[in-house]
Amino acid sequence: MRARTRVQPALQSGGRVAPWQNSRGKLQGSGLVTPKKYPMPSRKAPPRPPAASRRKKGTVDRPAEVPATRRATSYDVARLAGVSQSAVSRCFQPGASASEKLRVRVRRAAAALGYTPNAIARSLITRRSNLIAVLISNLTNLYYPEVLSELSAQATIHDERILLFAVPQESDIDNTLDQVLRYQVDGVVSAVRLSPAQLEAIERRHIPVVFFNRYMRDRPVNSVCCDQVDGARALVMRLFNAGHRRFGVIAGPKDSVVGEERLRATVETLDELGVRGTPVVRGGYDYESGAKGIHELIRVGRKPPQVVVCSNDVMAIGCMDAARFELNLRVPENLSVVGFDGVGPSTWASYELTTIRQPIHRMAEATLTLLMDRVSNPGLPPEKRVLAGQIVLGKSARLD
Amino acid sequence: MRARTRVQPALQSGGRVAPWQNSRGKLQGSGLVTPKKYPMPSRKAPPRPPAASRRKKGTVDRPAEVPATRRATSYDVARLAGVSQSAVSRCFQPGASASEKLRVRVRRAAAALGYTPNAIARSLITRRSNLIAVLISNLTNLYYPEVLSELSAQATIHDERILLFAVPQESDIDNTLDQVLRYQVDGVVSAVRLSPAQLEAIERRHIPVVFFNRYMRDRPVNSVCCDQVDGARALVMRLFNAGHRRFGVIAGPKDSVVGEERLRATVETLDELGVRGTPVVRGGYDYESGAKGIHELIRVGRKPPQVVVCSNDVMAIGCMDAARFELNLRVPENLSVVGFDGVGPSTWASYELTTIRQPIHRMAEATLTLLMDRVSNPGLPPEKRVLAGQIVLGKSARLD
DNA sequence: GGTCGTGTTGCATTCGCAGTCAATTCTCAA
DNA sequence: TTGAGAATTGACTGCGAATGCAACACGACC
Repeated sequence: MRARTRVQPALQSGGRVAPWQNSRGKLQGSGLVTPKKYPMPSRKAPPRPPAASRRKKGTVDRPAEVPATRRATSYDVARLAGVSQSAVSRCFQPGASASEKLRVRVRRAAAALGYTPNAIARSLITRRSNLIAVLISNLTNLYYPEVLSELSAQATIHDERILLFAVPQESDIDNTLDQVLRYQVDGVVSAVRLSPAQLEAIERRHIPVVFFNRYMRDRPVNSVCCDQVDGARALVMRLFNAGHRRFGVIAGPKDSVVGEERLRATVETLDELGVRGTPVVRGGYDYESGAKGIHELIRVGRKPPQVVVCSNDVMAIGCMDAARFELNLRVPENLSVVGFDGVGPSTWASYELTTIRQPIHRMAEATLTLLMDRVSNPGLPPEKRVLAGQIVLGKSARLD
Repeated sequence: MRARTRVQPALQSGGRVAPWQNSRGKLQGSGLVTPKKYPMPSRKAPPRPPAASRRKKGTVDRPAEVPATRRATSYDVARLAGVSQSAVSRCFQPGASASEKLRVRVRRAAAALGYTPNAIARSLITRRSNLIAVLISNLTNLYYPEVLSELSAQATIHDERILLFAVPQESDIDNTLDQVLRYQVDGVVSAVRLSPAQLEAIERRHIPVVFFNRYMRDRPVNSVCCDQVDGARALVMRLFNAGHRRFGVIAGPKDSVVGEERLRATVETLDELGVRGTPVVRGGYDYESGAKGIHELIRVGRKPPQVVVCSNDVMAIGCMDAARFELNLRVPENLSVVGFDGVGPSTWASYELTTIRQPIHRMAEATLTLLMDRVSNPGLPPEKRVLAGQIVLGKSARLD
C-alpha cells in the first residue's frame, strides 16, 4: 500500500529518518561509543537530507511538499553542546540544578541553533499549560477592552498566557467551551454568562473558574465584582438630596445579574426614600438603547423624569445625546443623567459623565490572584470579592 | 527493581499498576490474553486505589498532596469502550476511518468519562498547535477592540485559537516574542511594530507573520492595510473643493508607518492643490493629543486653520471637544474636523465625524486568509493587501 | 588515604495522542 | 462458497521536554 496522504504534509520534515539519526538522539548499536561524552558533532546540525526549502528543480523525492527544516529541539542542542538532553532541559528551568559552566555552554549552543523550549511539550509532562482562557463577549463595548488589557497584564505577572475567546453573541458557548477544555487551560476567567451545566463541565475537569463582574445566582462561584449596590445607592441618595424626585431608569437586559443588581439597588433605595413608581425601561447596554430609552421614559411617565439612572455609561451617553439633539433638553439643567462603569469616553468634554467608576485594575488583580490560588490549591472553596466603585462627579447631573 | 516513584504523584491515580493494566495499555506477557477484544471493565474505570480526593484520616499513604482524579485520556475511553486507543483517536478526527458503530460506542464511553481530546498532546505530534498569536498594543484605543473582535471571528472560522499578547507599551516585545515562539503558534498577526531582528527571529522558525495595518519600510512582509493614501487624498480634495484653504494636521507619532503615510498623503495632496505651509503637530493617537493639538495649531499658525485633518478619530474627537468647549468655536461652522478609522464613537450624535472608515471586517478576513495560506504553504512570497476605506460624511466638516 | 557530604550530570521513562503498518473483518461478485 | 478488494481496527512508536534516581566529581575533614 502506498503511503497515505499526509494530514499536514507541509509540516513534516520528511518521511524517513537517516540511520545515524535516531530520532531520540539515543546512542544505538552495541557499545562502540565514547563512554563519557556524547559524540561532538562537526558543527551546527549533523548532515541532513538537503533542506527542501531550497529545493531545485530535479530534487523531487516526494510530491510537492515543502518540508522546511525542523525546529531545533533540546536533543539538537544537547548534541551540539556535548551534553545530555536532561542537562539542556535543566538549563532552561529557573530552579534546576545545573552549573554555571553548563548553562553558558548550553545557552551558547541553543543560540547557535535558534532553540526555544517547546511549551507544548513541556505542558504535556508538567500538566500545566500556563494558559488561561478568557471568555469575553462584546469586545466593542468600551468596557471590556480595558478589562482585557488589565487581565492580560495580570496574567503576565503570573506567568500565564491568555487564550482569548471572544464569543460573538452570548450564543454557542458550548463549542467554545469544548475548545477551552481541549487546550488544558490552567484556569478560566469568564466575563460571560455560563449555564450551570457549562460551569459543571469545566469544574468536572478540575479547572478553576473565576467570574468577572458576574456571578451565578443559585450556586457559589468564584467571582470578582464591583459593588453594584453601594454604588447605585450612594448615587441615588446624592441625586435625591440634590432635590431630584422624578427618576427614570434605563436598565440592562434581564439576564445580566449585575445589571439586575444595579436596578434593584436603585429601586430599593428610591423606595426607602419614599419615591415610588419609578419607570424602568430595558436596553442592551449599547448607545442606541440609551437614546431609545429616554424617549420611552418620557412616553410612559406622566411627567418627564428629572434624572435618568443608566445601567452603564454607553447608554448614559446615548441618553444624553438623544436628550440634547433630539429632545432639545439641556443636560444637566433640564435633565440629569448618570451612568455606571467609568469607561474612557465618559470623561470626554461633551459628556463629563457622573458615574461609578469600576476599579478595573484592582478587579483584574483580584481575579488572577483568586484564580491562581485555585490553580495551585484546587481545594479552596469558592470566594466572591466585591470591590467598591468610586463615584465620579461629572457635569451630567445636577448635584447642587 | 521496584517500581519507581511516579513523576507526578499528585496527579496519578495510584502508585501501582494492575498487572493487566500496562501503563501504555499494551498487552504484555506471552500470549494468554483474550485475543479478540480488550477486557471489558466492570463499569467506569477499573478498580483503583481509593481516590485521595476523598481520603479519610487514616488513609495517608502519601504526604499531604491533593491528587484530584486524573483527567480521562483516550486510553481510559478505550478501556471502557473495549477498543484500542487508536480507535478512540480516530473517532475524534473528522476524516478518519472508523465505523459508525465504533463512533457511537466510543462517544458514549467518552461522555461517561467526560473525556475531551487533549489539544496539547495532539499538537505535539501533529506539529500544529492551532494557535495564532495576536500582538496588539493599545487595547484601550477604540480601534483595536473591533480589530480583535473581527480577528477572533475569523480565527474561529479557520479553526484557530487566539493567543493574545497585549503588549503594554511598544516596549519589551522581546520577552513577549519569546513566549510566542515557545507556544509553537501556527502564525502571528502583529498590530505592533517589530524590529527587523524580531521579525527575523520569528521567520527563522518558519512561522508566518502578517502585519495588520502596518508594514515594514525596508523589507517585504505580509501585510493587510487600509489604503491611507487614497483615503486621505479623497478627503483633502473634498475639503479643498468645499472652499477650505487653511489646513492644519494633527498627526500620529513618527514611528507609526501608516500614520506617516496618512500625513504624507495629506501634505502631498495639499501641495498639488497649491496649498503650502500647512502646520503639522504630533500626537499620540489619544483624546488629549487632539485637544492639545488644536491649541497648538492655533498658536503656531498666522491665522487659525479652517479645517483640521486628524490621523485618527479619537484625536479628532478630542480636537472637536477642545474647539467647542475651550476655544468656543462651532464645529463645523467655524472649524471643520475630520478623522480616520471610523470607530464606534465617531457616529455618536455629539460628533458625527467625517472620517475614513476602515473596512475592519474585510481586513481581518484578508489577514487570516493570508496567514493560513502561508501556514499550509510556507513557500508563498510576502504579499501586501491594501483595501480601500470608505468616506463617511458626518457633520464635523463643512463640505457644502 | 578514606569517608562523608554536596553538587552536578546522565539514563530512562513518561505525558496523551496520531499516524504507520499489519492484521482482521466485511462486502460483493463470480 | 470462495476470493479479491475495501474497510475497519489494533499494536507500536515517537512528538519534545521534565524528572526520579543513580552515578559520579569534588572538596573538606579526620
